[in-house]
Amino acid sequence: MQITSKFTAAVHILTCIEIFGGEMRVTSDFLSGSTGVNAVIVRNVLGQLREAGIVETRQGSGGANLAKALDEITLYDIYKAVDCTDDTGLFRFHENPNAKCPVGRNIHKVMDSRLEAAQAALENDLKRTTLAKIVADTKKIIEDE
Amino acid sequence: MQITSKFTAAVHILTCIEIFGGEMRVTSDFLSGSTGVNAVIVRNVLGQLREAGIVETRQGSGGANLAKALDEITLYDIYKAVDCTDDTGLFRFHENPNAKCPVGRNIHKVMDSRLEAAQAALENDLKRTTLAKIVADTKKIIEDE
DNA sequence: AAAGTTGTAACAATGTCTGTTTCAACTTTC
DNA sequence: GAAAGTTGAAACAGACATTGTTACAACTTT
Repeated sequence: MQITSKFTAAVHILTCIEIFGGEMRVTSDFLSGSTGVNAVIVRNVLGQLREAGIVETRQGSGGANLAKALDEITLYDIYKAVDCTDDTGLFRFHENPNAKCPVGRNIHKVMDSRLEAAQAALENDLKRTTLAKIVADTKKIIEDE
Repeated sequence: MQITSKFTAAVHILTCIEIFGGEMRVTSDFLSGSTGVNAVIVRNVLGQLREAGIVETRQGSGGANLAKALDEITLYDIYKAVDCTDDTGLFRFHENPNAKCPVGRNIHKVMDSRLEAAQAALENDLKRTTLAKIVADTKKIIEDE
């Protein structure tokens, strides 16, 4: 299985908001054009980012802007904002291990902490990168084009 | 999204093969009983583990056994054996970023290496745990019950 | 030859992701 | 105050992946 493309779309969206936000109103329609993602999905993602306190949106007049400093938003924050698997974690467990089997009734005790550690390793790596770096890298590439 | 439960089922299956393999013939039916996973799925998982060189199975007579030493099988090996996302990676990218937009045509350059690093962090953590540890922990818990 | 097992294909049921349509609520502008 | 453009949100459809199920050929042992 794969992690939903809403995550990369969200990073793309936030980068656009920062880069184009100064000179124009960044609407869901504009973001849909840049990302290639349906405008309703864009609004959906913006809604999740708003709930996470990462962006602000304006109903009626339209447009979105960042609600935090660039270096206070990590890829992890974005990942968590659009992630739908909060409760159950990254790994899915087979659901009915047999309690009558010594292995079946203990497999969770043995595996759970290790799965959590692996998930934490992924998440900690995502925490290393801020949106400030993403935007800086993007601007640099654009300048060098 | 979540990682398929075939991974935890595979760990469960391999643990059973090691723990019960000495005293009995470990068939897909037995493994289905312990894991609660359908016997055909068990055979499917065993087939993937066999292709990865982790187990041997016997057609006709039935039963499975490990093909490698316990400490030469890591959770990563098992993960990769049953993983179906080899080609595209753990993260899914939104598919049609707009090449006419400066951000759209460069988002891959900025993000790809970071997504690969995060995936590597997860996988490296899984490499830290061998099946030997899983089996040892399981046996210890069973003894203490 | 009989019984039990694996390997595999085909299909169904379920769930998730993404897109689409639709419309009420809101803000700005005229 | 009306018009135009936008957001927020619900409802539904299509595509795809996962898991379970059925069925059966091939194989091994007794």
